[in-house]
Amino acid sequence: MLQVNVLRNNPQWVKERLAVKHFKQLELVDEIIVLDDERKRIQSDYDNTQSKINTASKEIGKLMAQRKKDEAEELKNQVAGFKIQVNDYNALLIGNLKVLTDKIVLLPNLPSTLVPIGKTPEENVVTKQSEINIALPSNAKPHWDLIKQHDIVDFELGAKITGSGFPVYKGKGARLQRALIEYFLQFNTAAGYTEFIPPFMVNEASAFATGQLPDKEGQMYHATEDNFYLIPTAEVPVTNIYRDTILKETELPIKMTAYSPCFRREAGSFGKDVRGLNRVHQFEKIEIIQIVHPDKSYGVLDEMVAHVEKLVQSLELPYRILRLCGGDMSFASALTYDFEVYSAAQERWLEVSSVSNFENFQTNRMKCRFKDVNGKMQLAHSLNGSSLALPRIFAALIENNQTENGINIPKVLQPYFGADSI
RNA sequence: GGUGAGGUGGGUGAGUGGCUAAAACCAGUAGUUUGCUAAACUGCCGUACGGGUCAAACUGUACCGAGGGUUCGAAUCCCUCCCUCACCGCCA
Repeated sequence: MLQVNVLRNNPQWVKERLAVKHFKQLELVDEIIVLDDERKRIQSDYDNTQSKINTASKEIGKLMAQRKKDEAEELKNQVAGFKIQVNDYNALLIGNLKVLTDKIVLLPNLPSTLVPIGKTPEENVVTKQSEINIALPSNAKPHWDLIKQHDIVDFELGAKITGSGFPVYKGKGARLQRALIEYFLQFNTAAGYTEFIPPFMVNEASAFATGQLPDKEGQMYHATEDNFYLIPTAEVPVTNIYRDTILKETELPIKMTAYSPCFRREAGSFGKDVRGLNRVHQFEKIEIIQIVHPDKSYGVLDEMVAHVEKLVQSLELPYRILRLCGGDMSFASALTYDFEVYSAAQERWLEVSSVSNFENFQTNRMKCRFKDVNGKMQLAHSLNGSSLALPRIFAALIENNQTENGINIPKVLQPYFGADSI
Protein backbone atom coordinates (compact mmCIF):
# COMPACT_ATOMS: atom_id res chain seq x y z
CA MET A 1 0.00 0.00 0.00
CA LEU A 2 1.31 3.41 -0.91
CA GLN A 3 1.65 6.02 1.78
CA VAL A 4 -0.70 8.98 1.49
CA ASN A 5 2.21 11.32 2.07
CA VAL A 6 3.92 10.06 -1.05
CA LEU A 7 0.84 11.06 -3.03
CA ARG A 8 0.60 14.43 -1.29
CA ASN A 9 4.24 15.28 -1.83
CA ASN A 10 4.24 14.77 -5.56
CA PRO A 11 0.93 13.75 -7.10
CA GLN A 12 2.09 14.42 -10.65
CA TRP A 13 5.10 12.16 -10.32
CA VAL A 14 2.99 9.43 -8.71
CA LYS A 15 0.62 9.53 -11.69
CA GLU A 16 3.50 9.26 -14.13
CA ARG A 17 4.83 6.23 -12.30
CA LEU A 18 1.40 4.60 -12.14
CA ALA A 19 1.06 5.13 -15.88
CA VAL A 20 4.21 3.08 -16.41
CA LYS A 21 2.34 0.19 -14.82
CA HIS A 22 -0.58 0.91 -17.15
CA PHE A 23 -2.75 1.74 -14.22
CA LYS A 24 -5.82 3.54 -15.52
CA GLN A 25 -7.60 5.19 -12.59
CA LEU A 26 -5.15 8.02 -12.13
CA GLU A 27 -7.92 10.25 -10.80
CA LEU A 28 -7.73 8.18 -7.61
CA VAL A 29 -4.59 10.05 -6.67
CA ASP A 30 -6.32 13.40 -6.41
CA GLU A 31 -9.40 11.87 -4.85
CA ILE A 32 -7.31 10.31 -2.13
CA ILE A 33 -5.57 13.60 -1.37
CA VAL A 34 -8.92 15.37 -1.05
CA LEU A 35 -10.22 12.61 1.20
CA ASP A 36 -7.12 12.88 3.33
CA ASP A 37 -7.60 16.63 3.71
CA GLU A 38 -11.14 15.95 4.85
CA ARG A 39 -9.91 13.29 7.19
CA LYS A 40 -7.59 15.72 8.92
CA ARG A 41 -10.32 18.30 9.28
CA ILE A 42 -12.84 15.87 10.73
CA GLN A 43 -10.23 14.33 13.00
CA SER A 44 -9.37 17.75 14.34
CA ASP A 45 -13.02 18.58 15.05
CA TYR A 46 -13.46 15.24 16.70
CA ASP A 47 -10.38 15.65 18.87
CA ASN A 48 -11.37 19.12 20.00
CA THR A 49 -14.86 18.07 21.00
CA GLN A 50 -13.64 14.96 22.72
CA SER A 51 -11.18 17.13 24.59
CA LYS A 52 -14.07 19.23 25.90
CA ILE A 53 -15.81 16.11 27.11
CA ASN A 54 -12.69 14.88 28.87
CA THR A 55 -12.17 18.23 30.59
CA ALA A 56 -15.81 18.43 31.66
CA SER A 57 -15.78 14.88 32.95
CA LYS A 58 -12.85 15.61 35.20
CA GLU A 59 -14.61 18.72 36.42
CA ILE A 60 -17.72 16.73 37.18
CA GLY A 61 -15.67 14.35 39.26
CA LYS A 62 -14.33 17.22 41.33
CA LEU A 63 -17.74 18.82 41.76
CA MET A 64 -19.22 15.53 42.92
CA ALA A 65 -16.45 15.21 45.48
CA GLN A 66 -17.32 18.69 46.72
CA ARG A 67 -20.99 17.71 46.80
CA LYS A 68 -21.89 20.46 44.34
CA LYS A 69 -24.54 18.38 42.72
CA ASP A 70 -26.36 21.09 40.81
CA GLU A 71 -23.27 22.36 39.06
CA ALA A 72 -22.33 18.82 38.20
CA GLU A 73 -25.72 18.18 36.67
CA GLU A 74 -25.41 21.31 34.59
CA LEU A 75 -22.09 20.14 33.20
CA LYS A 76 -23.51 16.73 32.46
CA ASN A 77 -26.09 18.38 30.26
CA GLN A 78 -23.37 20.19 28.39
CA VAL A 79 -21.49 16.96 27.86
CA ALA A 80 -24.59 15.37 26.42
CA GLY A 81 -24.49 18.00 23.70
CA PHE A 82 -20.83 17.39 22.99
CA LYS A 83 -21.45 13.70 22.79
CA ILE A 84 -23.93 14.14 19.99
CA GLN A 85 -21.35 16.14 18.08
CA VAL A 86 -18.62 13.62 18.74
CA ASN A 87 -20.80 10.81 17.47
CA ASP A 88 -21.50 12.76 14.30
CA TYR A 89 -17.81 13.43 13.72
CA ASN A 90 -17.01 9.85 14.44
CA ALA A 91 -19.51 8.58 11.90
CA LEU A 92 -18.07 10.97 9.34
CA LEU A 93 -14.57 9.84 10.14
CA ILE A 94 -15.37 6.15 9.83
CA GLY A 95 -17.08 6.76 6.51
CA ASN A 96 -14.18 8.84 5.27
CA LEU A 97 -11.58 6.29 6.30
CA LYS A 98 -13.46 3.46 4.67
CA VAL A 99 -13.61 5.27 1.33
CA LEU A 100 -10.00 6.38 1.68
CA THR A 101 -8.60 2.93 2.36
CA ASP A 102 -10.81 1.31 -0.26
CA LYS A 103 -9.27 3.65 -2.79
CA ILE A 104 -5.65 3.64 -1.72
CA VAL A 105 -5.62 -0.14 -1.61
CA LEU A 106 -6.40 -0.13 -5.33
CA LEU A 107 -3.16 1.63 -6.20
CA PRO A 108 -0.35 -0.70 -7.23
CA ASN A 109 3.19 -0.10 -6.10
CA LEU A 110 5.13 2.51 -8.05
CA PRO A 111 7.62 1.01 -10.47
CA SER A 112 11.26 1.92 -9.99
CA THR A 113 12.88 4.13 -12.61
CA LEU A 114 14.77 1.05 -13.85
CA VAL A 115 11.54 -0.52 -15.05
CA PRO A 116 11.35 -0.70 -18.86
CA ILE A 117 8.38 0.96 -20.54
CA GLY A 118 6.11 -1.63 -22.04
CA LYS A 119 2.85 -3.45 -21.77
CA THR A 120 3.32 -7.07 -22.79
CA PRO A 121 5.81 -9.81 -21.88
CA GLU A 122 7.45 -9.25 -25.28
CA GLU A 123 8.60 -5.87 -24.02
CA ASN A 124 10.51 -7.28 -21.07
CA VAL A 125 14.21 -6.63 -21.37
CA VAL A 126 16.61 -9.54 -21.47
CA THR A 127 19.50 -8.47 -19.25
CA LYS A 128 21.46 -11.67 -19.51
CA GLN A 129 21.34 -14.88 -21.48
CA SER A 130 23.47 -17.98 -21.25
CA GLU A 131 24.43 -20.15 -24.18
CA ILE A 132 22.01 -22.76 -25.38
CA ASN A 133 24.00 -25.86 -26.14
CA ILE A 134 21.70 -28.78 -25.72
CA ALA A 135 22.16 -31.79 -27.93
CA LEU A 136 18.94 -33.76 -27.90
CA PRO A 137 18.59 -37.26 -29.34
CA SER A 138 16.65 -37.52 -32.58
CA ASN A 139 13.63 -38.99 -30.87
CA ALA A 140 13.53 -36.27 -28.18
CA LYS A 141 10.21 -35.84 -26.41
CA PRO A 142 8.59 -33.10 -24.38
CA HIS A 143 8.29 -33.77 -20.66
CA TRP A 144 4.64 -34.79 -20.79
CA ASP A 145 5.68 -37.79 -22.86
CA LEU A 146 8.83 -38.48 -20.88
CA ILE A 147 7.00 -38.67 -17.57
CA LYS A 148 4.71 -41.33 -19.00
CA GLN A 149 7.53 -43.28 -20.55
CA HIS A 150 9.42 -43.40 -17.25
CA ASP A 151 6.28 -43.42 -15.11
CA ILE A 152 7.47 -40.64 -12.83
CA VAL A 153 4.55 -38.18 -12.86
CA ASP A 154 0.90 -39.14 -13.27
CA PHE A 155 -1.62 -36.45 -14.18
CA GLU A 156 -4.57 -38.79 -14.69
CA LEU A 157 -4.10 -40.21 -11.23
CA GLY A 158 -4.00 -36.70 -9.75
CA ALA A 159 -7.16 -35.85 -11.66
CA LYS A 160 -8.89 -38.87 -10.18
CA ILE A 161 -7.83 -38.03 -6.65
CA THR A 162 -8.40 -34.29 -6.85
CA GLY A 163 -8.75 -32.71 -10.26
CA SER A 164 -6.72 -31.63 -13.25
CA GLY A 165 -3.56 -29.74 -12.42
CA PHE A 166 -2.77 -31.79 -9.32
CA PRO A 167 0.05 -34.06 -10.48
CA VAL A 168 1.13 -37.16 -8.62
CA TYR A 169 4.89 -37.66 -8.46
CA LYS A 170 5.88 -41.26 -8.35
CA GLY A 171 9.00 -43.37 -7.79
CA LYS A 172 12.08 -41.68 -9.27
CA GLY A 173 9.94 -38.63 -10.02
CA ALA A 174 9.08 -38.21 -6.35
CA ARG A 175 12.70 -38.80 -5.49
CA LEU A 176 13.89 -36.16 -7.97
CA GLN A 177 11.36 -33.72 -6.58
CA ARG A 178 12.58 -34.31 -3.05
CA ALA A 179 16.22 -34.06 -4.18
CA LEU A 180 15.52 -30.65 -5.70
CA ILE A 181 13.81 -29.40 -2.56
CA GLU A 182 16.65 -30.60 -0.38
CA TYR A 183 19.31 -29.17 -2.67
CA PHE A 184 17.64 -25.76 -2.98
CA LEU A 185 17.17 -25.42 0.76
CA GLN A 186 20.74 -26.43 1.33
CA PHE A 187 21.93 -23.88 -1.19
CA ASN A 188 19.86 -21.11 0.42
CA THR A 189 20.76 -21.83 4.02
CA ALA A 190 24.44 -21.99 3.03
CA ALA A 191 24.03 -18.39 1.84
CA GLY A 192 22.76 -17.28 5.24
CA TYR A 193 19.00 -17.70 4.85
CA THR A 194 17.24 -19.14 7.88
CA GLU A 195 14.93 -21.98 7.04
CA PHE A 196 11.26 -21.93 7.98
CA ILE A 197 8.39 -24.34 7.58
CA PRO A 198 5.35 -22.08 7.71
CA PRO A 199 1.63 -22.85 7.81
CA PHE A 200 0.27 -23.61 4.36
CA MET A 201 -2.95 -21.78 5.04
CA VAL A 202 -3.18 -18.15 6.09
CA ASN A 203 -5.86 -15.89 7.47
CA GLU A 204 -7.27 -12.82 5.80
CA ALA A 205 -4.93 -10.36 7.50
CA SER A 206 -1.88 -12.20 6.22
CA ALA A 207 -3.21 -12.46 2.68
CA PHE A 208 -3.93 -8.75 2.75
CA ALA A 209 -0.53 -7.82 4.13
CA THR A 210 1.46 -9.23 1.25
CA GLY A 211 -0.96 -7.86 -1.33
CA GLN A 212 -2.87 -10.99 -2.40
CA LEU A 213 -6.06 -9.49 -1.06
CA PRO A 214 -8.02 -7.79 -2.37
CA ASP A 215 -6.16 -7.82 -5.67
CA LYS A 216 -5.95 -11.57 -6.31
CA GLU A 217 -8.87 -12.90 -4.37
CA GLY A 218 -10.01 -15.25 -7.15
CA GLN A 219 -6.55 -16.73 -7.60
CA MET A 220 -6.40 -18.34 -4.18
CA TYR A 221 -8.18 -21.39 -2.86
CA HIS A 222 -10.41 -20.27 -0.05
CA ALA A 223 -11.50 -22.48 2.84
CA THR A 224 -14.65 -20.54 3.60
CA GLU A 225 -15.66 -22.47 6.70
CA ASP A 226 -12.65 -21.09 8.56
CA ASN A 227 -11.91 -18.18 6.24
CA PHE A 228 -8.40 -19.42 5.51
CA TYR A 229 -6.61 -19.19 2.20
CA LEU A 230 -4.29 -21.86 0.83
CA ILE A 231 -1.02 -20.13 0.22
CA PRO A 232 -0.12 -19.29 -3.40
CA THR A 233 3.52 -19.01 -2.29
CA ALA A 234 5.55 -19.27 0.91
CA GLU A 235 6.10 -15.54 0.55
CA VAL A 236 2.74 -14.97 2.23
CA PRO A 237 3.20 -16.80 5.54
CA VAL A 238 6.92 -16.13 5.81
CA THR A 239 6.79 -12.39 5.13
CA ASN A 240 3.94 -12.17 7.64
CA ILE A 241 6.28 -13.38 10.35
CA TYR A 242 7.20 -9.72 10.55
CA ARG A 243 3.71 -8.26 10.42
CA ASP A 244 3.08 -5.69 13.18
CA THR A 245 6.69 -5.68 14.20
CA ILE A 246 9.13 -2.99 15.23
CA LEU A 247 12.67 -4.12 14.58
CA LYS A 248 15.98 -2.72 15.68
CA GLU A 249 18.10 -1.43 12.86
CA THR A 250 20.81 -3.86 13.92
CA GLU A 251 18.48 -6.80 13.27
CA LEU A 252 18.46 -6.01 9.54
CA PRO A 253 18.82 -7.62 7.12
CA ILE A 254 16.58 -10.57 7.86
CA LYS A 255 17.05 -13.47 5.47
CA MET A 256 14.56 -16.31 5.35
CA THR A 257 13.91 -19.29 3.14
CA ALA A 258 11.09 -21.78 3.08
CA TYR A 259 9.85 -24.73 1.13
CA SER A 260 6.12 -24.98 0.60
CA PRO A 261 3.55 -26.38 -1.71
CA CYS A 262 1.82 -23.56 -3.58
CA PHE A 263 -1.83 -23.56 -4.53
CA ARG A 264 -3.15 -21.50 -7.41
CA ARG A 265 -6.54 -21.62 -9.02
CA GLU A 266 -5.12 -20.13 -12.23
CA ALA A 267 -8.62 -19.22 -13.31
CA GLY A 268 -8.83 -18.45 -16.98
CA SER A 269 -5.63 -20.13 -18.12
CA PHE A 270 -5.69 -22.33 -21.19
CA GLY A 271 -3.75 -23.51 -24.22
CA LYS A 272 -0.19 -24.67 -24.64
CA ASP A 273 0.91 -22.74 -21.56
CA VAL A 274 -0.89 -25.18 -19.32
CA ARG A 275 0.35 -28.38 -20.91
CA GLY A 276 2.03 -30.86 -18.60
CA LEU A 277 3.96 -29.30 -15.75
CA ASN A 278 3.98 -25.85 -17.32
CA ARG A 279 1.09 -24.71 -15.20
CA VAL A 280 -0.55 -26.63 -12.38
CA HIS A 281 -2.78 -25.90 -9.41
CA GLN A 282 -0.44 -27.36 -6.83
CA PHE A 283 3.30 -27.15 -7.10
CA GLU A 284 6.38 -27.02 -4.95
CA LYS A 285 8.53 -23.98 -4.50
CA ILE A 286 11.38 -22.78 -2.34
CA GLU A 287 11.27 -19.10 -1.63
CA ILE A 288 13.84 -16.63 -0.35
CA ILE A 289 12.70 -13.53 1.49
CA GLN A 290 14.57 -10.57 2.90
CA ILE A 291 13.57 -7.67 5.08
CA VAL A 292 16.13 -4.91 4.81
CA HIS A 293 17.04 -1.30 5.40
CA PRO A 294 15.46 0.96 2.74
CA ASP A 295 18.86 2.23 1.63
CA LYS A 296 20.01 -1.30 0.92
CA SER A 297 17.09 -2.87 -0.91
CA TYR A 298 18.31 -2.41 -4.48
CA GLY A 299 21.73 -3.76 -3.62
CA VAL A 300 20.02 -6.72 -1.97
CA LEU A 301 17.86 -7.24 -5.05
CA ASP A 302 21.01 -7.60 -7.16
CA GLU A 303 22.45 -9.95 -4.57
CA MET A 304 19.33 -12.13 -4.66
CA VAL A 305 19.35 -12.20 -8.45
CA ALA A 306 23.00 -13.28 -8.36
CA HIS A 307 22.11 -15.95 -5.81
CA VAL A 308 19.35 -17.42 -7.95
CA GLU A 309 21.58 -17.20 -11.01
CA LYS A 310 24.25 -19.31 -9.34
CA LEU A 311 21.62 -21.86 -8.42
CA VAL A 312 20.29 -22.08 -11.96
CA GLN A 313 23.82 -22.29 -13.34
CA SER A 314 24.61 -25.15 -11.01
CA LEU A 315 21.78 -27.14 -12.56
CA GLU A 316 23.43 -26.68 -15.95
CA LEU A 317 20.29 -25.31 -17.53
CA PRO A 318 20.35 -22.61 -20.23
CA TYR A 319 18.75 -19.54 -18.77
CA ARG A 320 18.05 -15.89 -19.29
CA ILE A 321 17.22 -13.04 -16.96
CA LEU A 322 14.56 -10.51 -17.81
CA ARG A 323 13.79 -7.18 -16.31
CA LEU A 324 10.02 -6.98 -16.39
CA CYS A 325 8.34 -4.05 -18.10
CA GLY A 326 5.70 -1.95 -16.36
CA GLY A 327 2.80 -3.85 -17.85
CA ASP A 328 4.05 -7.30 -16.89
CA MET A 329 4.97 -6.59 -13.29
CA SER A 330 3.00 -7.70 -10.30
CA PHE A 331 0.78 -5.38 -8.30
CA ALA A 332 3.08 -5.04 -5.31
CA SER A 333 6.45 -4.95 -7.01
CA ALA A 334 8.69 -1.97 -7.68
CA LEU A 335 11.22 -3.90 -9.76
CA THR A 336 11.17 -7.53 -10.84
CA TYR A 337 13.64 -9.84 -12.52
CA ASP A 338 12.36 -13.08 -13.96
CA PHE A 339 14.45 -16.14 -14.60
CA GLU A 340 13.57 -18.40 -17.48
CA VAL A 341 15.17 -21.71 -18.38
CA TYR A 342 15.20 -23.06 -21.89
CA SER A 343 13.22 -26.16 -22.55
CA ALA A 344 14.84 -27.67 -25.60
CA ALA A 345 12.14 -30.20 -26.36
CA GLN A 346 9.38 -27.63 -26.18
CA GLU A 347 11.63 -25.04 -27.79
CA ARG A 348 10.49 -22.37 -25.42
CA TRP A 349 11.48 -20.46 -22.30
CA LEU A 350 9.88 -21.38 -19.00
CA GLU A 351 9.67 -18.99 -16.08
CA VAL A 352 11.20 -20.55 -12.98
CA SER A 353 11.85 -17.62 -10.72
CA SER A 354 10.71 -14.12 -10.08
CA VAL A 355 12.78 -11.89 -7.84
CA SER A 356 11.23 -8.62 -6.69
CA ASN A 357 11.83 -5.59 -4.56
CA PHE A 358 8.60 -4.41 -2.98
CA GLU A 359 10.25 -1.46 -1.27
CA ASN A 360 7.81 -0.49 1.50
CA PHE A 361 4.62 -1.53 -0.27
CA GLN A 362 4.19 -4.72 1.72
CA THR A 363 5.77 -3.43 4.90
CA ASN A 364 3.40 -0.49 4.93
CA ARG A 365 0.45 -2.84 4.80
CA MET A 366 2.10 -5.10 7.33
CA LYS A 367 3.36 -2.38 9.63
CA CYS A 368 6.85 -3.80 9.63
CA ARG A 369 9.08 -0.99 10.83
CA PHE A 370 12.38 -0.38 12.47
CA LYS A 371 13.87 2.37 14.57
CA ASP A 372 16.81 3.98 12.86
CA VAL A 373 19.89 5.28 14.64
CA ASN A 374 18.18 8.62 15.25
CA GLY A 375 15.26 6.91 16.93
CA LYS A 376 12.98 7.61 13.98
CA MET A 377 10.45 5.04 12.89
CA GLN A 378 10.89 3.87 9.32
CA LEU A 379 9.25 1.25 7.17
CA ALA A 380 11.60 -1.57 6.22
CA HIS A 381 11.80 -2.85 2.65
CA SER A 382 10.83 -6.38 1.70
CA LEU A 383 12.03 -8.54 -1.16
CA ASN A 384 11.48 -12.06 -2.28
CA GLY A 385 12.32 -14.48 -5.00
CA SER A 386 11.78 -18.07 -6.01
CA SER A 387 14.78 -20.21 -5.41
CA LEU A 388 13.33 -22.08 -7.19
CA ALA A 389 9.91 -23.16 -8.47
CA LEU A 390 10.01 -26.88 -9.10
CA PRO A 391 7.69 -28.04 -11.89
CA ARG A 392 9.30 -26.18 -14.75
CA ILE A 393 12.78 -26.93 -13.45
CA PHE A 394 11.71 -30.56 -13.32
CA ALA A 395 10.37 -30.32 -16.87
CA ALA A 396 13.45 -28.61 -18.27
CA LEU A 397 15.79 -31.00 -16.48
CA ILE A 398 14.25 -34.14 -17.85
CA GLU A 399 13.78 -32.71 -21.34
CA ASN A 400 17.25 -31.26 -21.69
CA ASN A 401 19.01 -34.26 -20.17
CA GLN A 402 17.20 -37.01 -22.03
CA THR A 403 19.35 -39.51 -23.92
CA GLU A 404 18.69 -42.63 -25.94
CA ASN A 405 18.96 -44.65 -22.72
CA GLY A 406 17.28 -42.51 -20.11
CA ILE A 407 17.61 -39.20 -18.32
CA ASN A 408 20.84 -37.90 -16.84
CA ILE A 409 20.83 -36.19 -13.48
CA PRO A 410 23.01 -33.06 -13.11
CA LYS A 411 26.08 -33.54 -10.93
CA VAL A 412 24.97 -31.27 -8.08
CA LEU A 413 21.76 -33.25 -7.67
CA GLN A 414 23.27 -36.71 -7.73
CA PRO A 415 24.13 -36.83 -4.01
CA TYR A 416 20.55 -35.89 -3.20
CA PHE A 417 18.99 -38.07 -5.84
CA GLY A 418 21.14 -41.09 -5.07
CA ALA A 419 21.85 -42.01 -8.71
CA ASP A 420 23.20 -40.40 -11.84
CA SER A 421 20.29 -41.15 -14.13
CA ILE A 422 16.69 -42.21 -14.44
C1' G B 1 -15.49 -31.33 20.63
C1' G B 2 -15.97 -30.66 26.48
C1' U B 3 -14.37 -28.13 31.01
C1' G B 4 -11.48 -24.52 33.53
C1' A B 5 -8.07 -20.26 33.63
C1' G B 6 -6.42 -16.12 31.22
C1' G B 7 -5.31 -12.12 27.37
C1' U B 8 -2.10 -5.00 30.22
C1' G B 9 3.98 -1.50 27.36
C1' G B 10 10.30 -5.45 24.41
C1' G B 11 9.73 -9.23 28.83
C1' U B 12 7.77 -10.44 33.89
C1' G B 13 3.73 -8.33 36.21
C1' A B 14 0.55 -4.56 39.43
C1' G B 15 -3.80 -2.18 38.64
C1' U B 16 -11.43 -3.62 39.62
C1' G B 17 -14.98 3.22 37.77
C1' G B 18 -12.06 9.52 37.88
C1' C B 19 -5.55 11.23 40.88
C1' U B 20 -3.37 5.49 35.13
C1' A B 21 -0.03 5.95 29.15
C1' A B 22 -0.66 2.94 33.07
C1' A B 23 3.28 0.91 39.55
C1' A B 24 7.41 -2.21 40.28
C1' C B 25 11.17 -5.24 38.35
C1' C B 26 14.09 -6.96 34.10
C1' A B 27 15.91 -5.70 29.39
C1' G B 28 17.41 -1.32 26.45
C1' U B 29 19.68 3.57 26.25
C1' A B 30 22.38 8.22 27.80
C1' G B 31 25.41 9.83 31.61
C1' U B 32 28.04 10.12 36.58
C1' U B 33 31.35 7.77 39.71
C1' U B 34 34.76 4.36 41.31
C1' G B 35 38.78 2.08 38.04
C1' C B 36 40.45 -3.40 36.79
C1' U B 37 37.65 -7.87 32.97
C1' A B 38 32.50 -5.39 36.66
C1' A B 39 29.48 -2.83 40.15
C1' A B 40 26.73 1.38 42.08
C1' C B 41 23.87 5.63 41.19
C1' U B 42 20.95 9.16 38.00
C1' G B 43 18.03 10.49 33.68
C1' C B 44 15.51 8.62 29.45
C1' C B 45 12.91 4.62 27.62
C1' G B 46 5.02 2.77 23.75
C1' U B 47 2.45 3.46 19.10
C1' A B 48 -0.84 5.98 15.61
C1' C B 49 -3.17 10.37 13.78
C1' G B 50 -3.38 15.82 14.34
C1' G B 51 -1.47 20.93 16.02
C1' G B 52 3.25 23.25 16.70
C1' U B 53 8.72 23.88 15.23
C1' C B 54 13.99 24.61 10.44
C1' A B 55 14.28 20.64 13.83
C1' A B 56 13.03 20.12 18.85
C1' A B 57 10.52 21.51 23.15
C1' C B 58 5.54 21.57 23.85
C1' U B 59 0.49 20.07 22.92
C1' G B 60 -4.75 17.47 21.46
C1' U B 61 -7.03 12.70 20.57
C1' A B 62 -7.06 7.44 20.46
C1' C B 63 -5.15 2.72 21.93
C1' C B 64 -4.48 -2.12 28.16
C1' G B 65 -6.82 -9.17 22.48
C1' A B 66 -11.12 -7.31 18.72
C1' G B 67 -15.96 -5.19 18.26
C1' G B 68 -20.30 -3.31 20.64
C1' G B 69 -22.83 -1.43 25.29
C1' U B 70 -23.58 1.05 30.34
C1' U B 71 -21.69 5.89 32.49
C1' C B 72 -20.62 12.81 32.93
C1' G B 73 -16.18 9.48 33.05
C1' A B 74 -13.87 2.43 31.72
C1' A B 75 -7.76 -1.15 31.41
C1' U B 76 -11.39 -1.54 35.44
C1' C B 77 -18.75 -3.09 34.84
C1' C B 78 -22.00 -5.81 30.82
C1' C B 79 -22.52 -8.50 25.90
C1' U B 80 -20.43 -10.88 21.46
C1' C B 81 -16.29 -12.72 19.02
C1' C B 82 -11.05 -14.14 18.54
C1' C B 83 -6.78 -16.12 20.64
C1' U B 84 -3.51 -18.51 24.38
C1' C B 85 -2.71 -21.99 28.31
C1' A B 86 -4.19 -26.43 31.31
C1' C B 87 -6.95 -30.94 31.79
C1' C B 88 -10.37 -34.49 29.35
C1' G B 89 -12.07 -36.73 24.66
C1' C B 90 -10.53 -37.89 19.68
C1' C B 91 -6.47 -38.48 16.49
C1' A B 92 -1.29 -38.44 12.71
